[in-house]
Amino acid sequence: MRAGPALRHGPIASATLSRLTPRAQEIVRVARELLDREGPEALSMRRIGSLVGIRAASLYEHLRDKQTLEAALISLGFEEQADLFDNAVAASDDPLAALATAYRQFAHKQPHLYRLMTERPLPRDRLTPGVEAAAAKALLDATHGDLDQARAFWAFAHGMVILELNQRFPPTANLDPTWQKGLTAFRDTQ
Amino acid sequence: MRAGPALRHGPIASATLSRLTPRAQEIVRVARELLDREGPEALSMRRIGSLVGIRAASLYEHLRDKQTLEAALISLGFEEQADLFDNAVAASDDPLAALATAYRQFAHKQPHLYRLMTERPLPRDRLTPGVEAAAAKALLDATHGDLDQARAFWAFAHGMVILELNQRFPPTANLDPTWQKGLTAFRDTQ
DNA sequence: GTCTATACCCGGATAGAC
DNA sequence: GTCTATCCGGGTATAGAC
Repeated sequence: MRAGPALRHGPIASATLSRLTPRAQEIVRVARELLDREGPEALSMRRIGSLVGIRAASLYEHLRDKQTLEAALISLGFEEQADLFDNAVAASDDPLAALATAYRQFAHKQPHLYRLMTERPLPRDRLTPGVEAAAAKALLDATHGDLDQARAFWAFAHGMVILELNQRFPPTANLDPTWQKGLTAFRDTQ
Repeated sequence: MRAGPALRHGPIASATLSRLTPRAQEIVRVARELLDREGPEALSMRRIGSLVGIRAASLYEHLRDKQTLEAALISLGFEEQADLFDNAVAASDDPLAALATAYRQFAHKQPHLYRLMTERPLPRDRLTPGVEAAAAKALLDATHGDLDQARAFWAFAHGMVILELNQRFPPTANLDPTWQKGLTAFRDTQ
């Protein structure tokens, strides 16, 4: 049972944000908006600075470097996933199906953040401790601790999401039955 | 039954290469070596030019632009996949397992090319006609024409490969049983 | 804490001489 | 077919003044 964020109103308490100074929090917030709107390629220190209202050079007073900023965005993503996935499972009696839906939703609502989180090796050293594991917990529970089952299902879900984001399926393809196929496959061999 | 390339010795006849002038073929060959060695980020016209022995500006005499060059590399990748997958299926009585192994091998042997082929939307307009479909044929046959089954299995395979390339599994993880899980899951619901 | 100035990289692509 | 020269753009990050 998770306490806190999901039950509160207003801004979500974030372990990641709470480790930053107010000014750094603002910068991360602005960077997140830019990321969501224009994608990872647009995330430059100059662009962020201009949106915050200061020069790029001044950003370094608040954040060590760009990697630190990206790590914060990724950590926030994991925190959001953890909440989303935990809540999805809690509200369903078919955990794997609920997770598939929640995973898909996260990626579709924030495709650029999803890319940032998955396209490159994770900067694990700079993440907020524990966020990666927290996001993975619901799936691990759903497979009753079967690591191979969890990884295989994750691979399927990530493959579906990223191939769709990369427009590798025909634009007209209805992917609902494809998700069903995968879901059935993995549920039956559980 | 495929004729030609798989049965011949020496250089493989390539529809993609045969559409280029000899000089352009050489440039593409050099670009491919650079890609394999250093990855897509290293693929700049200046680097390619210096390896060919001419200035970057002179490359434009032989290839319209960089996109054209990348499309050629991607087309070559599809051609290689088609041969690899067709041969794998032909030599096995478990087509899905054979395809999984071949897919994994392709990605591991040429990770940078694999990334180039999957990380962005395909420049379908500029590909050699038919190569994408040719690479997909073996899988479609293996699922007896079931599109959803083929797509779901592809998503699983791509997810496994790309999550591994992106170091998203623990470095110590043995992924063989994970592939087995997925394989079993999809074979049983065939 | 913010600025200007700057150092250092990198990229794709074109014009026009030879 | 290749060259030089150049145009345009981009980027991260630091030094030192205010």
